[in-house]
Amino acid sequence: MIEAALDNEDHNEESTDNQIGPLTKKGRPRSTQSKKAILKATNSLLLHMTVQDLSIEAIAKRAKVGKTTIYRWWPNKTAVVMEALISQPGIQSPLPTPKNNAEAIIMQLDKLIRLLNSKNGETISQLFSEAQSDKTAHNIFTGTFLSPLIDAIEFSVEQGMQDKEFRSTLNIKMAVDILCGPIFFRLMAHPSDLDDEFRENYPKEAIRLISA
Amino acid sequence: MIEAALDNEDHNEESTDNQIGPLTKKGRPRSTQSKKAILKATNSLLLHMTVQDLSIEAIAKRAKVGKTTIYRWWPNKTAVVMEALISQPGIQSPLPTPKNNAEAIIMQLDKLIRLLNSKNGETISQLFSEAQSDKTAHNIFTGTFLSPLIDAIEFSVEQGMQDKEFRSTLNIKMAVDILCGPIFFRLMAHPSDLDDEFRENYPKEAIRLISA
Amino acid sequence: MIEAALDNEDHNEESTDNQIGPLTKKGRPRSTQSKKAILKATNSLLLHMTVQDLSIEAIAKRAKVGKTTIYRWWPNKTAVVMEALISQPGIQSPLPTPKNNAEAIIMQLDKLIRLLNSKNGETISQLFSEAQSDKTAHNIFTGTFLSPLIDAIEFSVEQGMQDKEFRSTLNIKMAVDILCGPIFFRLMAHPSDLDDEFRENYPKEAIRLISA
Amino acid sequence: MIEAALDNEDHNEESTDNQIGPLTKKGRPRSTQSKKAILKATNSLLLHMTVQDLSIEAIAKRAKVGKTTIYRWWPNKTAVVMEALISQPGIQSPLPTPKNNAEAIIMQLDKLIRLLNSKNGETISQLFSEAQSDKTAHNIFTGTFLSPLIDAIEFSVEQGMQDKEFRSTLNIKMAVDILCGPIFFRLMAHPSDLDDEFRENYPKEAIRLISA
DNA sequence: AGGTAACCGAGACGGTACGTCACGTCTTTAC
DNA sequence: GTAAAGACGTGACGTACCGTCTCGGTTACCT
Repeated sequence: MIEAALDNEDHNEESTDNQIGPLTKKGRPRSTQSKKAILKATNSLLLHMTVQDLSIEAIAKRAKVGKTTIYRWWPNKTAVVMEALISQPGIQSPLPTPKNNAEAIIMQLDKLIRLLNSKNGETISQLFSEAQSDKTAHNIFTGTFLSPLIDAIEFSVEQGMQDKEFRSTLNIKMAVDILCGPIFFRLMAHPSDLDDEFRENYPKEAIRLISA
Repeated sequence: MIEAALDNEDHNEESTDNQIGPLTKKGRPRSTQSKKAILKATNSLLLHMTVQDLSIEAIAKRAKVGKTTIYRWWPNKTAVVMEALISQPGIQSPLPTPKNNAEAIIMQLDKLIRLLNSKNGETISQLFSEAQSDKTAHNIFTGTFLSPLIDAIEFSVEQGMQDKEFRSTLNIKMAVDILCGPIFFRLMAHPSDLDDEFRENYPKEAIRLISA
Repeated sequence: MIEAALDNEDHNEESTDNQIGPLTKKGRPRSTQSKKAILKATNSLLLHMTVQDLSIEAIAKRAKVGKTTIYRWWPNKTAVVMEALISQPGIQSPLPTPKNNAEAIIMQLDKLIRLLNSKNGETISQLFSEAQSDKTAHNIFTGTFLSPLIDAIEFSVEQGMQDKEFRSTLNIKMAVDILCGPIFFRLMAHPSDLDDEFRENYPKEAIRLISA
Repeated sequence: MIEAALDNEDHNEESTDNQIGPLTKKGRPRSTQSKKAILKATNSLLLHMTVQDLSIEAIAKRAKVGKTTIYRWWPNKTAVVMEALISQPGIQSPLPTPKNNAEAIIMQLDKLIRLLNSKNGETISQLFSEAQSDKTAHNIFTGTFLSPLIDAIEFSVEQGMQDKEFRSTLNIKMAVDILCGPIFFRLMAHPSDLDDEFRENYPKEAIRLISA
């Protein structure tokens, strides 16, 4: 569900050849090395501090990179952190094909809880937080993380209602809130309870809440 | 549900008489005027900016108060904002006595949504956010706002389970997450949908989720 | 030479009783204990820090005295320090009667160097310093310390000129500068050289400078 | 006598050319404009207030410069003031070649008195004062102002002793104290007497004190 | 093969806010 | 009416980052 985004201008980074037309930009291409160093530095700093405590200057220093290089490519801290998060290996694992919509949702929720129940969960909750007061941070977080997630759930719910798996009286948006809300609430209100037990029980319980 | 907290040393501020023992403190008593000015300034500044953008210096300036006076009485911005929020008239309105536990929960959720569906909701979501990265902010927010709320809901759920109003298979913590989570998720993910319609529909729907 | 001053309103300090007539002042008499504590605290704090670093708050705290009590009796830090300095036992030792003006000056310079070549010397140089930028500090320092010293030297120089011990072409003020200047310059420019050797040699050398 | 110092890293500020090797510094070069503005602001503020009353914030404000820019280049107020003082035009005027050591000293003392008998004199006495309690201020003041002065005088005295102009019994350090002490003592104890008359008479008198 | 445009690092720039400290004054109760 | 305690508004401290800027120097495309 997170697989979708963060593909703004990063497409042809490594493609130093295979360009034919005159469309290639002039000038020195951006340094892949720098980008990697920045994302790596960000990730490792986030192991020791919160998103709010993280500073662009610290990232630049650790990545041995000029501050300007960061600002050239990302509008703000949130964007860097978001991409650093996504860039981690293992985040975008595909889901196996489910046999019905209930199972699809269960798998999605399970995956979400797995993601949040880790160091990344902390970072995500902090990004979610930053998004509350910073408009562009909100857009980045929503576009990159939240919307893909919600869309995926909405789709399954809608399908499930058509297939009579779920209650026909459901309001779709509210259904999404009911499915996802408890997970995020637990993440933010008592994250230590976002454990394996919760991951095993909650998704099934969640389905029960919306089942026909 | 929020009525409980923030009563540290504010009890006998105005009580210049009715003291009997030698327990009265020495030294100049703290200025009630200053305190009020600080909280008022905080509230009015929050109408125009987010909690993160709010600075202690701005509060001090607007309240015509020394910065030190603020730091003397509150450990940080979060604490000031939290108390400013609570101090607002009409926040601590008592609930009418419900005729059963379902109704009690409905009234509590309705009140919560009313609270969050306002300028205060924005502030609260920002405080909740700040609590994600700042340990002491977390303690203040939890102790002042979240715990009283959760305790009240937990109590009603527990009673309702004993009275067979709700499913006996419920895990209480998860029940609280299921009841409250969707509200907070909507607050943070798509706050514009936290409207009157939601307030009228969600609480009843929430009860259905946990009913026997 | 320092014996003269600091006798403003300290006369009947200990007289809490033995007052008969209606002349006794109303109200609680000033606490001798507090005064002693303040001066003692000041002196002991000055062993560990400079006059500039010394704060009224620190004195009050160490003397277990209200800040107001200090401000009631001294106009500023300099006055407190000055009195604390003077109050030290052994500062006001009288000089033996000299057999001529040269010897008188020698004894005075010797005493001055002795005074400055000690922890007190540091304090005095700092007071002298404070007097450079603070007008009231200047008055206190001059009136309490500098004027008595200069007056005494001037007197001896004047006498010595009349007695033909010293050059008749001398300008008295300049003579005082010539006698005292080198000592204070050494105090402030290279205090570590203000040692016993200097004390033994300088006064005699100084006399040679102004002798007939 | 003051011409020597304050040449830390200010040499090749404007020299954008004539660099050969790879020794040129990285990063944005410091703004000469800012430096000038800071020194100018300092000097003009010192016309209205003492060194102690002068604040870094006031300098920054008047120079329309960030406080950090000041702290980046000077460790403290003393250093800024010292350089502002030195940077004044006319301070570093060279002396005409003297025909003997006595004349050299007279010219040096005359120049010193001229310098101290002005608004700058007040500032210098305040810097000298600050140096009494602050170790780094002491180092700055000594290195920039006092040592060059003392060295120059010492040199002339030494030469004069070899040339039999001055008494051979002189201790050099004491001779410097005798020559300079009275000037500084007058500056600090009764600065209003540091006038033209003193400037005309004292240097000759001083030479008499150490002459053979 | 050059030119040149866009990149890079380093780091200075003017700012804002931080949290702390001491100031000198004010306002209590206790003696 | 002094003493203690301690809160008050003020204002400067020195630090941390912000986001922008200006350097010298480096690629790598496009004539």
